[in-house]
Amino acid sequence: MLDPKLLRNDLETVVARLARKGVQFDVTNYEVLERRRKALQLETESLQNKRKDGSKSVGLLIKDGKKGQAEQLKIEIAEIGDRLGAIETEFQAVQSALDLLLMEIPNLPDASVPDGSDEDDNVEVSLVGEKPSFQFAVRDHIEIGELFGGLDFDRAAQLSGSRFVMIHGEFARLHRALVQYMLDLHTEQHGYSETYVPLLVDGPILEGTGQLPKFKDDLFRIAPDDGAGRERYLIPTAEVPLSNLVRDSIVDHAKLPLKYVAHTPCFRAEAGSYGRDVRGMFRQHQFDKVELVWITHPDDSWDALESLRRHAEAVLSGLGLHFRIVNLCGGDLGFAAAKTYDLEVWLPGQNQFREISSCSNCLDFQSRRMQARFRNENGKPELVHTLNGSGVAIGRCMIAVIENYQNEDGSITVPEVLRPYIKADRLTP
RNA sequence: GGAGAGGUGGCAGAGCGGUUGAAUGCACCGGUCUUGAAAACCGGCAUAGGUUAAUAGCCUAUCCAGGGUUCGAAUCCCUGCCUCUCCGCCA
Repeated sequence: MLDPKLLRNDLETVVARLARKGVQFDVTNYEVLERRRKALQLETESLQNKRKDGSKSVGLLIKDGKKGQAEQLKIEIAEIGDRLGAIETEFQAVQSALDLLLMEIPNLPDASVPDGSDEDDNVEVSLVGEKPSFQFAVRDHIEIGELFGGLDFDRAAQLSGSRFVMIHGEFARLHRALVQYMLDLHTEQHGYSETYVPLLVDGPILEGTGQLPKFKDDLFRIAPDDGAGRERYLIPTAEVPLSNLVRDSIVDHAKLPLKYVAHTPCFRAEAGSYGRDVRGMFRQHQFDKVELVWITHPDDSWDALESLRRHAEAVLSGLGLHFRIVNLCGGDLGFAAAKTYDLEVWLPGQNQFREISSCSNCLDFQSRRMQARFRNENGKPELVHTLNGSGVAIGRCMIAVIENYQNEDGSITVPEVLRPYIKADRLTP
């Protein structure tokens, strides 16, 4: 959530910066609501003040034995109460309309974010490694999966519908090895604390990180079958439970930054992605991911973003994969992000770079929603900054390994760093 | 699943219808003392919103959340959520 004061004091700037994200802000609607809010709040508070003073006087009159005067005053205050009731109802309605409006405004892009409307306008900031060359016709992960009997989309579809997969044998082992490799890397080399988190969370938790109220359609909602139990949501990313670790709390500044890593399945309804990447396991309703989250002092979040990005890069570099880093343009930026680097890995089967990690600085956008604060040097609570990044998506990483390390006979050379986990240097169909 | 207890400031813990935003202790900040530190003593110390140039003043709200009773609610009533203890069941 943006600082409401920023909208009141500098609406023009907000509008201009939102435009860079491709968002047309409805100024008139906002101004009408804000004006009514102000008027109603002033009146509400002044009536409350009168009632409060009056009630105190009643107490004093009774103490002095002036019963008659007290009764008279009671009647007057009751009238104030009636008026107050009506106005308060209206005030609350306006306030919640304003709150909803505010909750649906995305974060403002940082000045270093390039202009642009979609992914074609993203700016490449670096390129790592080299495009592998093959002396034979490359197979994509689906074909290789068939050779191994490792990826069963048909069976998964029978159980759960499209965009699910069952992974078998060597492939399942590779999948697990990737998880372990990444968790070990981040905990042992990068200083993250490993965390196990709930996969089902309440609505307000998703409001904290920004998936709700605006992106309800992208989530899977779940409730006990008796219809009475409370509904929860499957997490679309571990960012949700990890960032919310600090919600409604005040962290000592000496403890910052907090760095968490978690491996979880992620669940996405992917509304609006119909027709995209329908084949293969690139875009699934359920996929695993190792997620990195930072909670920082506001002064440190930009440095943290660079570190976070390097940690995600290290995963791919360690695997010897070819990838590039792009600075997302305004129009491609997510709801909560002020700036995002995407890591795009080279997929020989698709002959293109595809997103495998997304690292974002959300500044105080999420922490304001979560009321996540730290006690600053002067002893005053202040909002923390939050960052999150994939380190990295397991399914997509598995595709990258399979396709980049394929051999002509269909076998897969196991990257050096995975050998301790797989206990083999080659997987053969 | 059954029975009971409870949710108050950064923490611990009083208060149980009236100038209570809330005693007290701890923690924290400033000062006195000291060569320095500790101890002791003195003082300060909630958050959010509004108004405002103001992180000055003033106003409002907040004692788990939401309703209700009342002139007035941390205190009384109802509902929900959560925590703890005991029993049962269980990976």
